[in-house]
Amino acid sequence: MQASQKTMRHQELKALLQNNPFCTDEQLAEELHVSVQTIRLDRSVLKIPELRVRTRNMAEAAQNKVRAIDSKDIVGELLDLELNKSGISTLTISPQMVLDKTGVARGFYMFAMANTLALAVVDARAALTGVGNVKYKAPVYAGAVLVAKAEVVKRRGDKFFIWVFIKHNNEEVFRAKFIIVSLDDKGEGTAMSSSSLS
Amino acid sequence: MQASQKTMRHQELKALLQNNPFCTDEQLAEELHVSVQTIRLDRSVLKIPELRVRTRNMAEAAQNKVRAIDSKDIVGELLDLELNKSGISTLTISPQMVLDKTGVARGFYMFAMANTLALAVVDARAALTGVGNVKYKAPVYAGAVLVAKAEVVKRRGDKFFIWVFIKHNNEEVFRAKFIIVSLDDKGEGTAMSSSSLS
DNA sequence: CCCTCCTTTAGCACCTGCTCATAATATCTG
DNA sequence: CAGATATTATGAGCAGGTGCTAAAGGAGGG
Repeated sequence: MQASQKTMRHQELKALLQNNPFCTDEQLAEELHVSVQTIRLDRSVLKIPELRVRTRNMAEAAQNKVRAIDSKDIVGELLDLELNKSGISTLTISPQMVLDKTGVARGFYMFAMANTLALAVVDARAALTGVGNVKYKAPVYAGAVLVAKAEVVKRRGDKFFIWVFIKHNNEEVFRAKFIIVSLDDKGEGTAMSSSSLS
Repeated sequence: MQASQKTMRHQELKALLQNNPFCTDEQLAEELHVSVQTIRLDRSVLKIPELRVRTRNMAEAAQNKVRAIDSKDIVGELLDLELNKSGISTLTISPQMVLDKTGVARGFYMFAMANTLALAVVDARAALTGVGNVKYKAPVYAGAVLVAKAEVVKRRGDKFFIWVFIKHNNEEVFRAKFIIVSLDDKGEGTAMSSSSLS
């Protein structure tokens, strides 16, 4: 019975740390009604590192994750850019970007990639997407390296009509048409015209 | 010149910590060719906390951020769902979701919110977005609590025609039309019909 | 009943990466 | 040169540990 008490405590210990990783041995000891030394012993057999190391691991892991998900990466890397004309970017589909069920990349990553590229192409201090029209042509799986090409097909005043094509292995997997509204040096008032914006 | 040397060191210090936050005072001192005490002094005037606190802050922030950015939350929280009929979800725009220049939420968050809701509405083990058509009607700023309503307006075989409206304070800020293709229990072969998918 | 094995505690020295306070130098500047 | 500013040194103390040794405390077997 002694052994099982120990194993139970081990389970509890792991559970406690799961939903509050920032727990000192002292707090854990109090929570589990044992001495600090016992906690240290338990941690060592369970190979649970000390608080500082745990914290640090989390912070490091997070740094990578945050970078990986940070909007700049959701969105791909700019390879080439001719302002007001065209642009090219790439994006590698990571395992986090796919749907569990199908293994297919979530559609909005392609949308985000295309949209961001379109916005980058517009030479303005600020620009907003008016309307968009997208078509998914083929599913994309983790590991795929996507290449997006954007082209300004028309321009009328502060409105840019931009087409974006995303290819994977030279196969078109996505296409989008955007109308981007440039806010360059216009009044910054909150008054938005009735035209569609954002 | 003394003062500017100090300010320069402060800039360097901040820069160093930016791309390697896990730096002890000792390492920093060596890097900047000053004593540890100077580093401590600099940190204190710059209000930079000590390594352990920095690490801990990162880990804590990360815990939240990872949840906030996790694909399930990019996308909002499901409030109501009638399979194959309609659904409602909310999403609060966080400061990370906005463009620095304008303070306006990046458009693809709304797209992602709408798209995910549309996919959730389809009662299928797996579904893919075929085509979409979106319109941004008003800019959205950080802190906004968005509410999305999705409705299936038509169904033809495995294709669902879904409209999604996103409102903020009862004002429509975004609308989208999707054609979602359900893959329910169909062959899982890689052969995709010529119709548009993803 | 004692002996033995396992578990739990305890105590002590040491470590890192600091804080806080105090004091001694450098260095420059008017 | 005096005075201010900037830098460095010194020492005490703290948190949250590691590592090691040692003492209790059962609980069961013989």
